Amino acid sequence: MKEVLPQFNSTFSIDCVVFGFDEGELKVLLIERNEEPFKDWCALPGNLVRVDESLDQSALRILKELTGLGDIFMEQFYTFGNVDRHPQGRVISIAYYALLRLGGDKALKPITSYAKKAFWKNISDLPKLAFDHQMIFEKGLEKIKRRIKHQPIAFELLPEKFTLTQLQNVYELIMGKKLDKRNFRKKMLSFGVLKELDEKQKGVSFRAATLYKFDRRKYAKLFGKEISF
Amino acid sequence: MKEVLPQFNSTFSIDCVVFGFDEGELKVLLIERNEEPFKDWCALPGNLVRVDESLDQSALRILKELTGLGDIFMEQFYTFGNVDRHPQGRVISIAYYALLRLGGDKALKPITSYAKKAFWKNISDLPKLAFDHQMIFEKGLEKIKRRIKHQPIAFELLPEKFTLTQLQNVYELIMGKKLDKRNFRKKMLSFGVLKELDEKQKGVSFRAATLYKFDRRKYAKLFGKEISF
DNA sequence: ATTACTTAGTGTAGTAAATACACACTATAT
DNA sequence: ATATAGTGTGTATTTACTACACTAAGTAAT
Repeated sequence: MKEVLPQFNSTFSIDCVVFGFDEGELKVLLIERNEEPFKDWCALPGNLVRVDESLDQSALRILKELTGLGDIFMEQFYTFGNVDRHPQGRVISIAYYALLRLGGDKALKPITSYAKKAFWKNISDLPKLAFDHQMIFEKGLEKIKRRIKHQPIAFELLPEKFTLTQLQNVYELIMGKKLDKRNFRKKMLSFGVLKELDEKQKGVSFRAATLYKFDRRKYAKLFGKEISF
Repeated sequence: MKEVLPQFNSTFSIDCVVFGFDEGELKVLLIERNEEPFKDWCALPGNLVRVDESLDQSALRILKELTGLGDIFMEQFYTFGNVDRHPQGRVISIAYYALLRLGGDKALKPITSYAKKAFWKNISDLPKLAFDHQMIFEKGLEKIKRRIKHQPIAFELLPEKFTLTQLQNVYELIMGKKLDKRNFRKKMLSFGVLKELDEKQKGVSFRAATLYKFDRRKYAKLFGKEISF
């Protein structure tokens, strides 16, 4: 980078709407801020983008710092750029959503200075959020609602092996409505992207359900054909 | 704005993929650059965002400067932020697509310094573009392909009064495939968002077609129900 | 007036997909 | 053995999708 463009006193940040599914609930990852502005407020995890990293890299880094996890499914969904969205200057925010397999409680480690702690919160029970993060959250939720209808993102929230009931649960939570069990199974299996395993659910006090896994290979073969819920 | 955040030698720009429909062809608006870098190259219209304008405002301004038109349908669709996408520094680009009613040749007026001229180009016959604009264009086209299936954006490309054949044409061009005339009409009319006018096409040397217009009022009433092509 | 030409406008039958709906089975816990 | 809680299955009905070909209306040329 030889020359530098005129300075506009501007910079940009990434904010992440991180969804997790656990105990039958859809949750979102929040932090409690340790810095002005909005010190002590809850917020979506986010940070400034470094000059030497791409947006995608930056989003991954931010999540890594906060959860210790890599290999997370993330996708950019909108950029928020109202002039007054940040009280200290012109900061636009590129928003990502992420889907996380929760299971066996992976420790959250907010070792970063700007966050006191990180925690999961049920999406139907959110506190007031800093900046315009309420809006960012809503737009993120809307996005995965649309996305889940046509692309197999629900699997990203589940462990590798899951039951059809768990899968249906995820769909119902994201879509915000009940689905018919028989129709759901029929349709889901008809896509041919699930592999039935020779294995049953364990540790339940009732009839154990068959486990399935998502078959990426078969999904890739679908090509243009659309999955559609 | 009191304080200013740490400087990262970064700034941001808007780039627009502007679609127009004319003489049965789908076109995109390009400029010929008059500035380094990429002087004399073709590019998508775009510019830096001013510190006192929102992203949406900025996109509208850029188009206004170039076409003299306001009241244009625009939507942000992706933000491009690879580190090396701009040879002179870290510039991320927030991309918008826009849909324009062409008709009665509205003059393009590239009165801005950075563009020598602006012109329409058929989307199947694009020259090499500056920066990563080829990628931006492709992603924009992909976006409207998806969007047209569920939302009534095709009307934005047509004059207020249009024939069903013209409408079908737009769908075919964007979707990139032929549609059956009878099925198209049946389905389109079944949504109930078109108003048949007491008026016929004029100036054609064959049987004149009935004109229709899009009825926003009826569309608003559809609410959750999805239009789907 | 006749004709040739070009696009507008229409219907149906067959197929596939979506929906609505209820009960028996199985594993565990007591 | 029995109560419990969730698993797993089939069919009939309705609705949407697809494929397909001719007549009607207006214009232009002779």
